[in-house]
Amino acid sequence: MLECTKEMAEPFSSATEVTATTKKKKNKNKRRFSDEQIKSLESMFKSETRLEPRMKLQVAKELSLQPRQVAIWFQNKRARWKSKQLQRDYSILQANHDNLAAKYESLKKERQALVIQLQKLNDLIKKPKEEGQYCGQVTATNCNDGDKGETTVKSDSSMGRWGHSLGVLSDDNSEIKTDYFGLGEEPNLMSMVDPADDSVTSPEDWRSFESDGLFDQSNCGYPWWDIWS
DNA sequence: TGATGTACGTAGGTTACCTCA
DNA sequence: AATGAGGTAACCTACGTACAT
Repeated sequence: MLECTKEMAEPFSSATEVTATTKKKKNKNKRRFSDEQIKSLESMFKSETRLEPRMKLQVAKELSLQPRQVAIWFQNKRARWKSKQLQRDYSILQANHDNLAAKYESLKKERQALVIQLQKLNDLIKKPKEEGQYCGQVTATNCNDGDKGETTVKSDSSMGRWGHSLGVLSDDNSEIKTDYFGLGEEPNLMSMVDPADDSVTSPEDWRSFESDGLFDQSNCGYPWWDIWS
């Protein structure tokens, strides 16, 4: 099967003459295996990372090597392979980490923008009351229509998706409003916002989330901020 | 049946040599 | 020509396993 020429065996023949009892310091004629030998060994390693004793003898014979040389080559090969595998794994983990870090920064900025928008809305809600009216920048369509009582918060362009989400608040939603705004208290959108700490979104807490399902909206079919629509 | 000794294989680390920029 | 870095064959050590006694 494997043809091993004298030329192949020659470069290391002097090395193989070194007996097991010879100290390595005296092994000054160490030679690398030939390309053909390496090729054969690599091929075998690909299919089997460990050699059975019988196979080892056969390979050694075919490649004109000592069985011990074959065994040592496989030992070293396994060690090198494991080392490279660790490097590959590390690279993958590094890439995943960078990806998650980028997502985190993106979400952080998005959250900050939302907090600002909520602050603006909160101010707009408070302002009319202070001025003794409900119609203003935050207009209530039908604000004079107590029966229907459909309160609409008009959104300006800066409101983004919140403008959409805050579209209609009917009086029938008083229960919902109570839940979110507190019993009988005036609406305070900021109460919906977590304290301005990053305890939940800090990297240390990432481990507790499945990143892929972090914002999975498949359950309800619409974004969480659309709870009022 | 459990304890002990021996042989063998492996992983992990190290040494010594070779090659090349 | 000298040299330092990297690759690699060979070795060492510790440990685990199988087997015989």
